[in-house]
Amino acid sequence: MADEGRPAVRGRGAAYDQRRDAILEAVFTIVDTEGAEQITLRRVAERAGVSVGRVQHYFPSRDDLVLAAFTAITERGARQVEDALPRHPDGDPPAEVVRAVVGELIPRTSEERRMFRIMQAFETYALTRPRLADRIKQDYDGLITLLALLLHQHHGDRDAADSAFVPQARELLALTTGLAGLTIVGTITPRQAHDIALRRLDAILDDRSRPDGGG
Amino acid sequence: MADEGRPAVRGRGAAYDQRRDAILEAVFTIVDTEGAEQITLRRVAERAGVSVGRVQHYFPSRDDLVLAAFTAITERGARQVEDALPRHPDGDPPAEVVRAVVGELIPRTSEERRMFRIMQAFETYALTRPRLADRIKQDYDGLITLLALLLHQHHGDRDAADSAFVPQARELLALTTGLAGLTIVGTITPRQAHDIALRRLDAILDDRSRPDGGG
DNA sequence: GTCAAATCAATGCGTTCGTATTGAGAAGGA
DNA sequence: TCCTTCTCAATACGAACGCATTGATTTGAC
Repeated sequence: MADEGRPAVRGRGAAYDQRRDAILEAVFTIVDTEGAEQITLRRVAERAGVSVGRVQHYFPSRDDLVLAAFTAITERGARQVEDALPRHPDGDPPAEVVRAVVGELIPRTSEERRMFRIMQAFETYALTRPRLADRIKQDYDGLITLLALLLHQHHGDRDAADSAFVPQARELLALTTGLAGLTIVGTITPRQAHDIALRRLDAILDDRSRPDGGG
Repeated sequence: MADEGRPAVRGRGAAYDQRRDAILEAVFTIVDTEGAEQITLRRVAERAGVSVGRVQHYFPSRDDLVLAAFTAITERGARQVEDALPRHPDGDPPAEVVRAVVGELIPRTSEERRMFRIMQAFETYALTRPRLADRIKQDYDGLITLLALLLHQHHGDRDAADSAFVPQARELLALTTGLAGLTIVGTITPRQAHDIALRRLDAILDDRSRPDGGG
């Protein structure tokens, strides 16, 4: 139900994606301002300024709507990270790439903070849905793999396996997600979070000692 | 509505707290297995094996019920941390105390992981309720202050102000909460999280250089 | 122009929600 | 014993919910 795609052949298609996205954007606003439990067809329709019938047309059931919103927000987050990667491999030094990636994992603008709040809401929502929880887990696993690979490339260590850098990648990911969470709560500012993350990252990048597996 | 206390004078009082707690425990189970949006009087009553009337008697409105559950789970978390502190100040070396505190911030047993999932659900719930969000923020602020104080005591640095250790305390808190989150998702095991946190903590404890304010 | 497909507003149905009300039993000080 | 208070089960009510249905309108291939 995730790769249904659009009608493609006969569909009017013109404003299809645009109208669909507008509905999803209304869902995001509701989640951010009223909480995920307020996602109802009537409220979404009202917020989007459309009829309930239209919402039903684009999303046959409420579950479809929530699932589409979940997919959209996670894909948007993934795209954010991918855009931080250089288009040509070996184009930029790995240290700069990993700095960019870590920087993307911390919300800076108010729009990014809004996105993180919505993602946190859906992540919590996924806790009681094994299928969705699996997707979240795979996203995090992918991030760890990416970070470990970049750290490996930076150290230019041909002997060590990629996996040798996984513990440090795990620490980096935990630190950044934790910092992002504290930023959302308001305990620290985005700038403080960014400084802490990059300071720690630079220490890891400078560390000449071979990493050892931690558990 | 948080410090109402019990009737105290005339109430039968005997099984009052016990019955009240049983209802809250049912709320926790529902939040953990079905999500916070499934907190309804009928479902809570069914899960607790009592009548809807009894739930209404102990919690006049649904908001009262949710707020009481929120308060109960956060207080339980706070007690968990306090129990890690030595009863007599200056009794244990600060390094051991901070190790114990950090250890408590990472879920190890399945019961602790259950508690963290519930706390995450309520934390997300609080995102759209300023009053509750404030409580969460103050809890985190208190943890940072505690960690900074312990780090200060460990270094025995009379010159530096407590605030000089705040950035490291912030990093520690972000790291542990991030690790806890990754543990809940299943990306890392509790043991891996524990190892990463204590390894980083020990590095901070061993660091002889004066900490400098980071933002 | 024709016509099937797409679009979507309007409305009704059955369910579930939170809450208010009522009344019956149990408890315990007077 | 009496009588107030606590306890709480039962139930009714209006609102809001997800969803199915219907029909009017628009679109785009032919």
